[in-house]
Amino acid sequence: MPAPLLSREQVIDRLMLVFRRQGFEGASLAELSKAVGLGRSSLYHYFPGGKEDMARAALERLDSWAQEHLLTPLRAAGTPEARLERFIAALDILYAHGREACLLGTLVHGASRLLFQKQLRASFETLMDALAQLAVEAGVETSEARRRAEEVVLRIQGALILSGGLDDDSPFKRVLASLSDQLLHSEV
Amino acid sequence: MPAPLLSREQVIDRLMLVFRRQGFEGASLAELSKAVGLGRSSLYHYFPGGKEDMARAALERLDSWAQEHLLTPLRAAGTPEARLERFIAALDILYAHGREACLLGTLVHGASRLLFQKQLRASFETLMDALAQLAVEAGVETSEARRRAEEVVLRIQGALILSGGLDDDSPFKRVLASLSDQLLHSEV
DNA sequence: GTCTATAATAGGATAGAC
DNA sequence: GTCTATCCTATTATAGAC
Repeated sequence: MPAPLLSREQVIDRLMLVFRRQGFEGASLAELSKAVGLGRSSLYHYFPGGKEDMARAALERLDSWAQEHLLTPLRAAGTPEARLERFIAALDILYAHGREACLLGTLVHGASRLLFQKQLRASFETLMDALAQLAVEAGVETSEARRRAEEVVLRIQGALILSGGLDDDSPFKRVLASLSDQLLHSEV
Repeated sequence: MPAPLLSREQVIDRLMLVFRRQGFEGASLAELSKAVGLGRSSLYHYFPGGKEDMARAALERLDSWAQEHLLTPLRAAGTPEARLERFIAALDILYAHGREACLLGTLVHGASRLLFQKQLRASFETLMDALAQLAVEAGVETSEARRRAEEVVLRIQGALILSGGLDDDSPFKRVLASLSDQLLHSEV
């Protein structure tokens, strides 16, 4: 990482944004390099494995971001409703109110899917587990909680696609607004 | 089109499958050419505008497939439940039981999004309109019908992403199984 | 740790023979 | 209508100077 300029995390954040917008195949080293503000060769210094290394780092970074801003709030103290609200607020920031794609959602296509299948599955599973656990704590029966957690994750992913396709944030907004009832009180 | 070998529609079907799997940027002319069984130059004979032309043709082909297998059944005679069942059965085929991506969902990423924004929006809107209309006929109030139609479309897209990420068809299967109640009777 | 230079390859697209 | 040959650019990746 450029000693004073950007931390490694900041570098990866910028790489991640390019991958989210362009996908794995669509993200060229030229773009990645430009986004970071470093020459191509410098990027290879930090990511000897090239693009695949960079995308892998982005996935790990997303996991750690999710750990801090999504999973920890979900498991913190407070009512299930309050904890879920913090989770939803973090989602709204992560996805820029529905205007930025999900890294998982873009890497699931093309060659990157096989390349990162394990990580993709793990990230989705971890998220669903935490959501299901919250629902259980709110009094929802275990298998029903799991079903609802799956629905939450899938509706978020679908909302991002639809909002992107329509060029309209409102589906994403509506999904976020209904998540709490859906997971905890079940009315969609 | 190769006079005896493949019809233009068959050619476009094969191109579409490559775009669905690889995305716009990920689909190389070499792959597209191989999938069709024609040389690169022959492809340019049918699609002078190159890859963009091919993807545009795929989008049009999807629209016409949807018109025949999704929208027509939705508007046909019969109970709303029966019409929706035919729609769902067609979805299951289109997406190969959750194993193949949606062309709209893959073109929504990267440079292709701007390229095809108008078509993407139109395809999503047409589909939602038809679903909402069906719900209205089943006695659902207009604005509620629209809301449910949006949910149906977004849950399908999300299910494809999640099933892809988990490498597990069951989320897609569960979403299809719940569509009818969700749109017509509202219990998700 | 960053850069310039460069290699080697793949990608998109075209010309022209058959 | 299909093919071979070709062009040009972009792309990934590396070598080596500073």
